[in-house]
Amino acid sequence: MVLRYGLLALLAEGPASGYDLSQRFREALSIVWPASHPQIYGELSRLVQDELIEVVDEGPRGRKAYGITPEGLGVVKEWLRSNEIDRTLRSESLFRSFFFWLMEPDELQKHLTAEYDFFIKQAEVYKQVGAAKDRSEYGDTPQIKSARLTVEAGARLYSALAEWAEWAKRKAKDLN
Amino acid sequence: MVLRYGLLALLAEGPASGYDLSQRFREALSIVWPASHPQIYGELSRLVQDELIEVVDEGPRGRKAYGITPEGLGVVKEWLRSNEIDRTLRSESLFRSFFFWLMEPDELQKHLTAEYDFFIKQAEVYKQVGAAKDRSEYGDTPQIKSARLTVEAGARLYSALAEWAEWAKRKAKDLN
DNA sequence: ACGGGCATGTAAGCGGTTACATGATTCG
DNA sequence: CGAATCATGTAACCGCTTACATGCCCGT
Repeated sequence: MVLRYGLLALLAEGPASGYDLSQRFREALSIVWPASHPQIYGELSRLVQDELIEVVDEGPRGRKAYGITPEGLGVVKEWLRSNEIDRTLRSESLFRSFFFWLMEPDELQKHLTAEYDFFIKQAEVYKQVGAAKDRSEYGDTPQIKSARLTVEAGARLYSALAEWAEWAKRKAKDLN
Repeated sequence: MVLRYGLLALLAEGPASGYDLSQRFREALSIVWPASHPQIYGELSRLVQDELIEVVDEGPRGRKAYGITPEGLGVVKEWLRSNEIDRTLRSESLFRSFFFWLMEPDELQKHLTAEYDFFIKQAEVYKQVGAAKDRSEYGDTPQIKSARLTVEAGARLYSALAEWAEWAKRKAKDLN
């Protein structure tokens, strides 16, 4: 369901093709919600059937641009207004941490170092994107400002995870 | 796949029934990886077929206790050693934040307040569980110490999200 | 006696991934 | 001309959720 509303919300910015939407997911939304292209194309077909979007243009290479309909805009705004939010987080990294006692101490140290490296790198990426947005490199539209908030969450989340990995590395020295 | 290894790892602590495992997921692992009981029962059947676990006891009310086999223990340790980790995080809360520009300013303020309340509450819960574990209320085994690390991650993650929600609330005042 | 929790499962359906498949266009 | 990228889709499969279904045991 989330993907459906995400596509509608992206189309609320203006017309785009399945390919465009796929790219936007990869570039901007993969932090918090990855989506593959077959899933996107499938959902777009369903949205057309339900008349929440429509084909507004056909370009070269069979490119089809979709636009949101007034009903579609209503539906996505309704979704944003509703407060039934599934707040579950899924993280394989943290799931594994529950079972660290099964690992050899040296393997665990290596593992946590790798985790730290990954997290700090991600945090760095989002901090830089955030800084670029603060310098208004992408413009100053409400959409950009919203994206700035999402990026900030990414930066803070991955910073917290990096600090945790460092802390856990110290703690893990006497697990047994 | 992750669930499969999680079940094996839990059974590495000692025999348990499907019901027990379901409870443990709900109590301790739902922070980072929720699992429903039909999924757990299904996976347990497959693990028996693959001879990674076996029924070691049958109690009242059709209760079946499973124990891990040596092969099973090997498989789960191998999983922990491998470093092909899917580090994607999925968060509907943050996904929504990308589309905040579509919301009415007052609705958005209300929404972010609710988000803050949820996150701070969660953070509080994990901080308290962490503190209890530090007072050794559950004992001092390697398993408890591992769980302590996971709980700490939960506390840090939700604290970061709460701080973000507060920050976003201020920022969101001039989105348009 | 009965209500609540223990305990296990099945079935349908959905959301999501991976692999397969095809062809057009642009650029060097 | 050929490689990379644009662009769209299908099919099989898996993981996971929701709803349904059943019955036993324990405490009050």
